[in-house]
Amino acid sequence: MKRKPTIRDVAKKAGLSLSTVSLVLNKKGYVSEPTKQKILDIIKELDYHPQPSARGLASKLSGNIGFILTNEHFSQSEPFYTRIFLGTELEARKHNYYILLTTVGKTIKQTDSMPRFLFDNNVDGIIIAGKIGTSWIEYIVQKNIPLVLIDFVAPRISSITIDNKTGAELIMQHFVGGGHTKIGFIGGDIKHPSVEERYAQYRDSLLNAGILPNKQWENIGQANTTMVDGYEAAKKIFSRNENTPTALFAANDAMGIGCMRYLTEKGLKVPKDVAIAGFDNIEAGLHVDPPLTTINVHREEMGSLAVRRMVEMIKDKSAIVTKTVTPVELVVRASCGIKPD
Amino acid sequence: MKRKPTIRDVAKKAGLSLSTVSLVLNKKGYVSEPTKQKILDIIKELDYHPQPSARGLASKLSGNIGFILTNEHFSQSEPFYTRIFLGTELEARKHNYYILLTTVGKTIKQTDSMPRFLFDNNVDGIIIAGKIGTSWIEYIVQKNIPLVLIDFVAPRISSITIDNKTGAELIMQHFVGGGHTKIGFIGGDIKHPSVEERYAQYRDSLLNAGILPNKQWENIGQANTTMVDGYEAAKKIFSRNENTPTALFAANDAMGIGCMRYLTEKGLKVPKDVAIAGFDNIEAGLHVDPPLTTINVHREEMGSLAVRRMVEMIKDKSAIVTKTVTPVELVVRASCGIKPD
DNA sequence: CTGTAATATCGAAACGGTTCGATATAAAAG
DNA sequence: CTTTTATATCGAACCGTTTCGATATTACAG
Repeated sequence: MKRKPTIRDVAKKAGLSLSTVSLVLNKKGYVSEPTKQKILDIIKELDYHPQPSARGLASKLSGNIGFILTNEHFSQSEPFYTRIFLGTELEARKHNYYILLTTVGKTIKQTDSMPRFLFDNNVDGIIIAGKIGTSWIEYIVQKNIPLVLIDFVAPRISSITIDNKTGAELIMQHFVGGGHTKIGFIGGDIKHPSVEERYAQYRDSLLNAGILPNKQWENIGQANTTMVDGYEAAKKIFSRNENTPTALFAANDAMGIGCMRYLTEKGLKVPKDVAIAGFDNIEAGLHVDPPLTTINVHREEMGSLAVRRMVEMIKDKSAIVTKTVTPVELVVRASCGIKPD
Repeated sequence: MKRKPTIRDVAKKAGLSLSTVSLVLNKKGYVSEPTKQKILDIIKELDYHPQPSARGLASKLSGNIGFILTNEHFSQSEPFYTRIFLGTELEARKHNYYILLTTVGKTIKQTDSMPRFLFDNNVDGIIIAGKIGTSWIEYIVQKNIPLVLIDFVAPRISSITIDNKTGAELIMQHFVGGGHTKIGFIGGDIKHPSVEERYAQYRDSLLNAGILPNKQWENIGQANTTMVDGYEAAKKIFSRNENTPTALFAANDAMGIGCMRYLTEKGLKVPKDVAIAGFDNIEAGLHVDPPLTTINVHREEMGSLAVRRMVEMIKDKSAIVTKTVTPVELVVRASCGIKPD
């Protein structure tokens, strides 16, 4: 059985030195066009692939990017964050990086087993998706590892976020344009920046439409944002009040679906009695009855943007902090009973 | 800023040679107890962590395990397979391995970008979860990379599977014990070994109970096993027949929930008019109304078993092929309207 | 005692790349 | 025509481990 070809085999076959081959491999320094082509041909012919560990040892880079998700997010918001992960993975392939996906608790605890790549020095950068305790962020920053956040922000850290303001505005315009004035908000964890922004815009839009917000129709107390939380929130709003809203803006689709479930059980018709809109455009929203009006979020793209940014930061350690906001679109479906303008 | 300590630093501080430290690190060869303890102490004191790439280069092992999912499984059956992944990740940490998660198309296509670890030689073994084209399996076997399958089987390949036979039997006993004789089966992709086994046992159990299977109540045509497929399957069975079943055994929870959705829409009551049971015990089954009776599958454990097996195979290349079957339990909830015996 | 086996430690050679400084040639500038 | 600068290639050191064979010591059987 033949052993794997090494860079030496390539160099020998090309009648050139190791260093020249290495330069071609890394697109560095000066190599004449014909030489480069010759080397490339031989690489293909021998089916040569540089060995990551040898590379890592010599270059002091691992070729890995760590991807951290909290336990909660991993289990609760699977459809949302796994999509983001998928985006990072695909993009990472293009740049010849590997993604090391791992989950952690919300905050650092000595007792937990930490992602090993943190002290193994086995990642060149870390991407964190979703809300996470600042202890983690501080820990990583202090270790001097490049960091990019997705759907979360922190001072002086590059991030990829969603244009929540526009998204919430689109939903509210849709509701108001459809004649609704009694609009409630189902929030969940208001301390999550994304939820916070959606909520802020909800109130802004109400005021802009000349409508006074009604605290009774807002639910921003829950700690989480799952379907069950949505169910419970709708229950609170509809069981405690005489005067109930005719439209509900849920901070994400999971909660929107939860609301719908509660209302249907209670015998109310969606959208006839109550219109519902969500946020995120997860698959499940398509399969409920009626299908859920929502805001499309470019999850894969967020992942790939994060990787691109990360690759830049790895190459240029002094790279500036950037805050990238990704666009959203209104997706009108039957759950609001309103035709698009 | 201090640079990371190396094995040399440890050796120097201990007044010993590199090799001795290395032996301790790898629990190999002979090292006296006091020496070992001394080295261990110094390692802790210096917070020394061996560098994976140096290790990989010298040992010709990468310290990585590849985890492959097909695109379809990744997006369709998230809650099921991400749990398995989680199990592998946690177990891998214990054994000092990293998991490289990646997705691929069902069959190998030259045009697709392949998981890079395959030709980079950057994994010591590969775990595949779910049904996948044999082209992938052949490719990996021919590359001589240790392979473990989860929830799928192939000749001469170690696998971790579910005790589908017992699971299906439990469901059927539950139905029959509750007085049902008109029991339908919602299958989806019958070519998936797990679905096939559940279906086979469904028929067996019927016969054992002296009931003649009714082809009209079986749906095993669909290509997939999503909620939508369940919905469509129920529709076929209930719209085409006069004589309809009083109980439905869905090959997984997603389809079971889909069935429930259809029946509810049609105005039938679950479990009063039709009892429904699923398989897998996914989260969502808890949150539908009524909650879904199902079979619990130990997903995390399947993942960790696969990793343990893989680690053994990596250490002992001549390890035997093993087929591990994991147990299941009946989880009785309201969707069948039957009290547990 | 002597010879062999088990235990303990070490030195040095890999492992397969990257990178820095040196050297050689060609092109551009003074 | 010399001097500088850009281009092209190379040799050798180095990255941080593992591992093999050598050596030294101790234990034990004959």
